[in-house]
Amino acid sequence: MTTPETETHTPTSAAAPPVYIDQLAAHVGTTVTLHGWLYNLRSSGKLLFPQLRDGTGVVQCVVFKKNVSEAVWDALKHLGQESALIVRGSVRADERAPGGFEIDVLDAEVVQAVEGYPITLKEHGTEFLMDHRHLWLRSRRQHAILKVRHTVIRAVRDFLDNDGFTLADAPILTPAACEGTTTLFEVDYFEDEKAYLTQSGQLYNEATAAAFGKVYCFGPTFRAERSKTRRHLTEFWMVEPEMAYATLDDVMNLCERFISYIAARVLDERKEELKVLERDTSKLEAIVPPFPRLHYDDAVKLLHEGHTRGELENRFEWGGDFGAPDETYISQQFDRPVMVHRYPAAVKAFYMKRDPERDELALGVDVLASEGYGEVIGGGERATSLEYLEAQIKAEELPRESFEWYLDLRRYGSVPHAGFGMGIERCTAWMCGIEHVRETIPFPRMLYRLRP
RNA sequence: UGUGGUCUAGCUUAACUGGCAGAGCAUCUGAUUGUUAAUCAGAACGGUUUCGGUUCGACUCCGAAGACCACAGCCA
Repeated sequence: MTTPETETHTPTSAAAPPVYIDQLAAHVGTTVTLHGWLYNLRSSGKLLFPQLRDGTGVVQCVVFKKNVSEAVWDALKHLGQESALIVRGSVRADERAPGGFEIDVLDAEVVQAVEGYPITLKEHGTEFLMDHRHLWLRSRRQHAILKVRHTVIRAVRDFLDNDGFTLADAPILTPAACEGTTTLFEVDYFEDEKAYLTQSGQLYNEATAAAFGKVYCFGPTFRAERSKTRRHLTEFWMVEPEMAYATLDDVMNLCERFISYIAARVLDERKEELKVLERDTSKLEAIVPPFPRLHYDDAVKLLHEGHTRGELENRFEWGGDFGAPDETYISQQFDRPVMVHRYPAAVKAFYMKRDPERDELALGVDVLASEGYGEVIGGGERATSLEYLEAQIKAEELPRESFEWYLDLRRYGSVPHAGFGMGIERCTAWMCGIEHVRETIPFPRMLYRLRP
């Protein structure tokens, strides 16, 4: 029943400030106006339970027939899912309501009545949902995932900004590859020259690091890999910090603090969302320094033991890069992320510095996320020698002209420097504990997905 | 690109060894003063992704194409 308090309000009362659903706790006992969309509607005779969604949350409203005009009652009675709706009512704490608060509706205005919204609260397949991605974003789970993404990105920026890094973004249109040439998107625009969408801001970071000391770039990255796995997107967002006068060890220390900070922020700011996602938060609480540091040789040993025990199908050969099952096996041996360092130079990018102790190794590090989420970070120390890089560019058959500016960095004040790149979507999927990276970006672009 | 799998109503799906395509949700109509992906009653909705074949008869078997999914390689 209505409380005496709410009955003192008349429908024409002016004191009904607009508020957002996540602010309702501060307005208990007062009359407010909510602007949103109908999430779901249940009825029980002279009683309606419209659930209203406004982008900040979902709240259950209660409409008693005797509390509203006949016109309002009739308008609400048959309202379809996702109808646009403005509701005025009093806020009441109620244990029976999901979320803890309820709105006793005094008045409502239907902005648009909707019929036949395609996404119901029941089960749907991924293909159908992806075809309706523009609407799917409204559902509770997607909302939670993208809120976590938002927090991951804020944490990334806050961490680096507070740690003395300067944002210096790299260009998206580039004249040449930084890594493999086979995975580049070509852009036909510049006269007499082909351009490509960036695969990494890495090389440009090395220039800005020499100007600012500690820098990062953060933007979209494009890889025309013909891969369609739960860990790959064609277009994804990557943050890449780079530090002058820094070594592989400095990078590993940074990775550790960086990822731990992100996990802590997500745990702190996204409790509700993690609950919606049914995330086992103990897995995130375990992400604290120090992370195990595993030499490539020792990682290979670990894989051999796994194979001997029959836990890995194929015996890993020293010299290769780890496959997905290998990464999963390695990360399963630890309760937190693992940093594997000093890979064979042959499988790493041309700009990696060689290990002075063992020339066949590169001073690179991959951070393998726990729970089989795979490589979230790849990085390392960069080569400083002009002669070495000239030889590498030749060996990789890269167009020398396009790299002259890069070689200048080795001619004028070349110092040890190091950095890494982290994929935002892989990190977000890991934080959320979800199967596939495609849900961690508003509009995923994949091998067979360009729309919507 | 390779290997394996799936495709039935708007959605999620059932249909035995080849024998009348069946349900739930959504939609529409009504009931219900505390519903929680509400419930109850009623109505309407498909000829099985496409093309070809075998058969008295094909959702079911065969061939091809398409779409999608998983895994692998590659990477963040």
